Amino acid sequence: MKAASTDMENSDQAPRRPGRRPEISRADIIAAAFGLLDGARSLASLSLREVARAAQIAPNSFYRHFESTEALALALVDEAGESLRLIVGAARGRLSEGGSIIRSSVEVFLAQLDAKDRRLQLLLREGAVGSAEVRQAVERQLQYFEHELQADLQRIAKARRVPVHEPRLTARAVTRLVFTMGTRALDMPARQRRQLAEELVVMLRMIVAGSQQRAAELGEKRI
Amino acid sequence: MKAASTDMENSDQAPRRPGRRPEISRADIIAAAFGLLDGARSLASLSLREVARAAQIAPNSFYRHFESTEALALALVDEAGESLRLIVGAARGRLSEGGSIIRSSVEVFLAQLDAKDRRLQLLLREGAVGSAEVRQAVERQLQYFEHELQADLQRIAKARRVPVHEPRLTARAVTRLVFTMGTRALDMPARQRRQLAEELVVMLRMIVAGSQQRAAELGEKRI
DNA sequence: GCTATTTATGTACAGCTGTATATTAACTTA
DNA sequence: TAAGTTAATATACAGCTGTACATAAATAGC
Repeated sequence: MKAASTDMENSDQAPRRPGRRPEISRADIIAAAFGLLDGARSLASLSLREVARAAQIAPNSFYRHFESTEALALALVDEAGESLRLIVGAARGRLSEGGSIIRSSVEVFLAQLDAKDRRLQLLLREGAVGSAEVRQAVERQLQYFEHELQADLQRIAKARRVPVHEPRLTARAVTRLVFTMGTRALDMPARQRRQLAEELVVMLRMIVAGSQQRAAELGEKRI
Repeated sequence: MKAASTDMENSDQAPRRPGRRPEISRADIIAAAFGLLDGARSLASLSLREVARAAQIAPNSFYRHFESTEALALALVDEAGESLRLIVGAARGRLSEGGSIIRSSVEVFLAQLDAKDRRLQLLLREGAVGSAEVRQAVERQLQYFEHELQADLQRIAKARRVPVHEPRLTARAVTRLVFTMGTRALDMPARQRRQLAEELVVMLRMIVAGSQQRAAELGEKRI
């Protein structure tokens, strides 16, 4: 259980150690694993041998890079988080060009799904299944999304001089709804997806409207 | 693929057919399968042999009752739907004794979770994983919950002479949020669950408030 | 050159899986 | 009783699984 010192695979400054140099990297195995995850396959169903086969590795070699398939699963979830950061960035971009934060977020999210980004699909799926550790890892990634959304909501509210009730819970409700409905979208043809996107926008607007309305009711001072 | 004619196992009117009488029923196998589904195990991970072992059956005997493990999975989802009908009934009971529909629903839902009802847990999980057919079956069960909630929302709105915006989508947003947050609750100790319940109530109130507020904005006539 | 070190492979084994085939057990009807 | 019918079992096989153990290949430093 020593700390991984081979994070960068071709780093210049890496003090080359003796011994045969690796022919494959953790990243290669991760990529191979993603290739196996079609539509509705759970991480838990990935067998060590199957991944090794896909990565063109002898089964035993797998252990050089991961302690177990569980460790691989966690790495995959982390990698999948990258997809979220992409979405947040893209949504911010659209937002600055004008338009509502809700519509931007939904559109970028579903566009990423349409791009058949398996990393996003993985996050959508593994929140409910898999070991407790995997679920916690997914949870952490979702919270990142949640926090960013909360920050944006508050920034906009401040700019428009409008109150927000429980911004944390508002952001959470929006996030969770986007993710659940996104899961449903996975099974749909493009046409139904567009309809779902419209419905989702309506639902999210209700949440935001409710948040503002309750803030007004409770006499929260505008920020 | 003949229609199952052994639905009732000890029916009086059943025209006894020749042949050895069954020592085990579909229901027994379903019960055994539920016994195997602990915390975070997916239906897909159940092996035919494992179920047969739990039901004290020879592996081959399984086929007498189910065409495949997929068929068993679908039967389990249907059985799990019963748990939902229980919740709807109980929530209606509490509602008639006074109190808000939102709080009643959340409390009953989480109480059922606390009762460690594996049927409910199964529904929460299998919506995201498993074959397309299983996901569709889960979807049908969720829609039942959604429809009932929509009917209640509209009934209450009418009684209180308050408008509702897009009742179908309102009910859907509430339902999905309850289910996602319920999934999260599975991992929590009792204390955190109670907090989550409170947060969930706040979120749902925002949805309902937003629904009414937008209805007012759009000038929908009160029903 | 030699040695130590690291990576990757080859072989092997026990345990699990789904299911094909044949057989036994229990029952109704004639 | 004998025949027909249904349910359950026993045996067997090929294929998959994780991993223990031993070995080969490639590199760095001496």
